[in-house]
Amino acid sequence: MLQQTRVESVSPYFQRWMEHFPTIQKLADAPLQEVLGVWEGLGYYSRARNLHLAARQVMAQGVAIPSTSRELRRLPGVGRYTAGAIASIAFGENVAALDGNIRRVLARLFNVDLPARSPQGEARLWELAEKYLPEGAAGDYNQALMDLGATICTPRLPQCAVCPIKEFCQAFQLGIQEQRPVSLPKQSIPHYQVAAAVMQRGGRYLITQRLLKGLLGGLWEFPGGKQEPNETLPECLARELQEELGIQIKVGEPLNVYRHAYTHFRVTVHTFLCQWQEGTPEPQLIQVQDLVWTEPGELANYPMGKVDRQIASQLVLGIPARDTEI
DNA sequence: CAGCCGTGGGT
DNA sequence: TACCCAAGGCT
Repeated sequence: MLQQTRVESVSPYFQRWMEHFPTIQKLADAPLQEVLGVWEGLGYYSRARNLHLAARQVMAQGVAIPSTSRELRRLPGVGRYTAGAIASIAFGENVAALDGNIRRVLARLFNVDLPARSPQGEARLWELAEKYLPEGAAGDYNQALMDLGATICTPRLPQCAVCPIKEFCQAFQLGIQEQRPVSLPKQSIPHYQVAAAVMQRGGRYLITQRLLKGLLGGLWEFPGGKQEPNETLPECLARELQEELGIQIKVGEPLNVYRHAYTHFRVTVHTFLCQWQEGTPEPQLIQVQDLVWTEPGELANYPMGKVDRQIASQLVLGIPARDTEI
């Protein structure tokens, strides 16, 4: 949960997670749907799918959590950092754990001028993270550097005046602490116009499950997709539902518009009230994992990303129920 | 290996 | 408002 996510964000999710899945066995036995539901809102949903798989792998292999960094790394979702953190903190192994905080602390302490996220920069920082590991106290050392980075050696406005190791900090001595770590040149992110269908049929609404890989994998959504050049939003919606579900629809009145920023792009989502055309083929699983016509009161049972949860919540509050007369 | 993969809070 | 980036891993 803590991968790329702050402790303050994780904390309530962790509490709830441990109530739902108090043992590895319970997690391994749970359906993916429930796992994603408890994870909903935390983002990077492959972490939930991988943790679920890891629990099943542990139960299949002998019921015990691996206790060495080498064995931990064989679990899906556990890379060099996570394996090092667990092995050093929980099992006392003398191994490094380079996270965003330690990366920043070491880049300043040793004035690393290679971009921290470049392959060369990563290699240098891992080397530094291993070089001063105190035998028998690697866990405390790793945690101390993480906490220093989280509280004092912050990305902006680091509190160098109260830093316990400022006399050893090369960047501070040179007065360039805010220019370390060096970051890679940023790339501009695209902005897409997206259309999503609120398909109404006899008091129920159509939601579809995304394929298990990729963005929001395994989560449910109101079907639709990105607008293409020289295409209106209603045309986009009709095309997308034909492609994904093989259905012909009537696009009705526009509903709400939502804006959202993902890691690598932004979207403006335009929702439309839609109808399935009587007498035409039923929805099929063409480019979706699954589909269901659900009542508004049951939407909460289907894990969704933020935008689709907002759309669903709006439905629960109520939109005009006039499907049978159109 | 460079590009993907969410969301929230801080500035 | 817009941008940064966080207890990274996978393909």
